[in-house]
Amino acid sequence: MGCRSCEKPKMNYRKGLWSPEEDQRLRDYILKHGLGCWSAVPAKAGLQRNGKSCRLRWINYLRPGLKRGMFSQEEEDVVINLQAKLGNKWSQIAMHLPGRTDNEVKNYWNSYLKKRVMQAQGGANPKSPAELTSMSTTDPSMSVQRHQHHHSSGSTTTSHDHDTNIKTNALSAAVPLTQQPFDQQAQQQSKNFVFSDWAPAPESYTVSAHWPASTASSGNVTPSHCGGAFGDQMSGSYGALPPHQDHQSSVAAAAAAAHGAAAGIAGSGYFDLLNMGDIYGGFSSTNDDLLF
DNA sequence: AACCGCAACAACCGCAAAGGG
DNA sequence: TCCCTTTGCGGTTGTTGCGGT
Repeated sequence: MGCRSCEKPKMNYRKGLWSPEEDQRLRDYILKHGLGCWSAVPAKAGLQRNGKSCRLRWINYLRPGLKRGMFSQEEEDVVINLQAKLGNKWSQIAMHLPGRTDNEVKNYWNSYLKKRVMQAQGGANPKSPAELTSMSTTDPSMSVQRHQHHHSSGSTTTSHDHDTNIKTNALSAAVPLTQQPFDQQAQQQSKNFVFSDWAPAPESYTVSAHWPASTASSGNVTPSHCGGAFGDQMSGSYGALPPHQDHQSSVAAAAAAAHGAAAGIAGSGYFDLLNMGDIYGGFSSTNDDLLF
């Protein structure tokens, strides 16, 4: 695991929020060279950050395949159930939530779900996870009160979006996502599956418990030199962009299209993360000499 | 209009595990 | 086997924006 060839110049690392320029540098570097030794990334990408910070930024914000925006009812239920079952094993919980990072799950739990669960348990009869789940999908008051301030900063959804989500979530609670009518799915997914601003938003995204075990969690984007290809972490089925994708999806697609380095990510309207993996795998297999 | 409190999210910190020399 | 470095994870803190007063 050690990477002694990575020179580590002593420097005062920048802290705090990332600027768009820094994001761009990191994104460009990883698109060009693939994932490698994080400690070497800042110097090579021209960033005054430490490797750890770069890694976090990539995993939690820049990595393709990330969902942004509201947690769906299903996701919420998964978090509640798994938290009850596993405890605060956020990385493991995140594995069951495609496109969510452990940090996101953790934040969501700490800022919202925990209170709700405690509130529920504070009642006469502490509720089992199953009861909590059922409560979460059936109690309108619980849904309506949630997230009155949600996504106040740097986020892609608004309280209006949230209202929409509440409505669609009520529907999705009754009908499995995959069985919903196309329009309904598209509407819901176009709200919930908002990718990073540079990656296209998929329309058809397989939500299942079979997301690769090494996928959703932050840490599992294995550096190529450690035997894994980036694409291994990014599987899932994607279809054409919806005919009525929301503004954000359009922007995302446009951004991706503008981002030629993403080599075929956009343009066709299809986005297959396995192919994405091929892309990254290709980077790693051919550019290891650049990494080290 | 200014201030304050709260909520949500981003990012940092510290520790432990993993792996190479 | 030990040491050192990197990575991964979870807890915590910092920042930002909104709503209420």
